[in-house]
Amino acid sequence: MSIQTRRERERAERERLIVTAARELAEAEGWDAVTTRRLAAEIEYSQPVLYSHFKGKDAIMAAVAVEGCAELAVELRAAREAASGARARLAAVGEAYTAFGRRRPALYDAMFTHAVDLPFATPEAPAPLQEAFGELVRAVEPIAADGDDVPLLTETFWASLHGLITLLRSARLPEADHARRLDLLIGHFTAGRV
Amino acid sequence: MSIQTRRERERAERERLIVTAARELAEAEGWDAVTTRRLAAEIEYSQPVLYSHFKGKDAIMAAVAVEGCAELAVELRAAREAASGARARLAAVGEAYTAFGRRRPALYDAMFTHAVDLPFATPEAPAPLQEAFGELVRAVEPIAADGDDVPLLTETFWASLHGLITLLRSARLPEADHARRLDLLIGHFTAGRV
DNA sequence: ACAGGTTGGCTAGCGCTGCTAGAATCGGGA
DNA sequence: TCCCGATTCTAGCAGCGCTAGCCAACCTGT
Repeated sequence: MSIQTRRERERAERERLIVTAARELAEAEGWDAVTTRRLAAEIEYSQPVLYSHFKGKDAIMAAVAVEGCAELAVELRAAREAASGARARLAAVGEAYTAFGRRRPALYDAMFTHAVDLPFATPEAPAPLQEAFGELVRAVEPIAADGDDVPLLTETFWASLHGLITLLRSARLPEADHARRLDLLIGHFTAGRV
Repeated sequence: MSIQTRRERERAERERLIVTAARELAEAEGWDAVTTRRLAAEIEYSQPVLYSHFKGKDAIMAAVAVEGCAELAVELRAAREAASGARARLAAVGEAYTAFGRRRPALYDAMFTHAVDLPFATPEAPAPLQEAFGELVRAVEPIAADGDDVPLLTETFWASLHGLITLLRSARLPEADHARRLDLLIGHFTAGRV
């Protein structure tokens, strides 16, 4: 029993090591630099070890994505709690969301851009994903009109933020006016509210 | 002179052949299936021929993207002209845009998702890109408030549509409620207008 | 303390990718 | 007809994700 648990603990630690190394490498040099060989070297094990923990590279990215969602949720919550008033809160959360996407582009891509087989909009979605979405819901709920489907409205708001970030980051939207675009978006979503 | 022009014409035709083959292959089997070997086989030339026309695979994708923008512009224009009233037109254009993204996912990715070094938000952007954006501008302009920066508002609206499509297509938003989300978006962008 | 068996990591390699150097071949001009 | 230049092909490089099969280290039971 003790030996078994020690082994399981060591395995779990190494799994954390893999995810952390993948994330740090991706944030430092982009996902293109995260090859299985490079990652194996980083954790000082051979390549096949990765495959005893994860089904493949995509699964490693998915694990990084889940970690990222947990952090995003924390940052969104902090932003919401720091502001007061329905509109200011939505603006703060929108700001925090886009700031996250720009500050941690590799992490953001793993979470929301890269094709991944994480269950998203279902009850089976990993808890951190639901928490992050829940933070958005809490920010959107106060500005919903009577009869609005709040989750659906949140999804729409989220998609708008996501579009702003991805187009901005791929240089399809000029960097300069990001804040003004975000303002316009918040304005239209909070039209007629405090 | 005659020989020279014939050669240039043949070269141009082959370049069209490459772009068309790349596009068809991508639409049929996705961009992962578009390898330089496969593409070379498709056009019945050897691999290096591709590199005498384009700098690399990304440049081929960029050429496909430009072609896609021209088509998108046509479809947006048709949608706008078929509808009447500011709000209905914006809705029709939004509908057409998202329908395009869902009907031609590979094309859409080349245009707006894949990292590409096409100049976008500058005067040097290829004409088809500017036309497609121009169509969006024409749809947004009537619902702009006094003092609104119309191009900026268009960019914001575009980003929202883009976010809806990408999250939908990556299964991060459930397929079912797409139309309702689009409705919500149009509603918020046209609040208080006809 | 030692043999047996199992667990687990490593070496080596497969088939693929984008891309390119240099050989070979084809076509037009003297 | 011969030659020269442009053009196309063959062959190969380095690197990718992933895996089969060998080998060693470790725990277990005597």
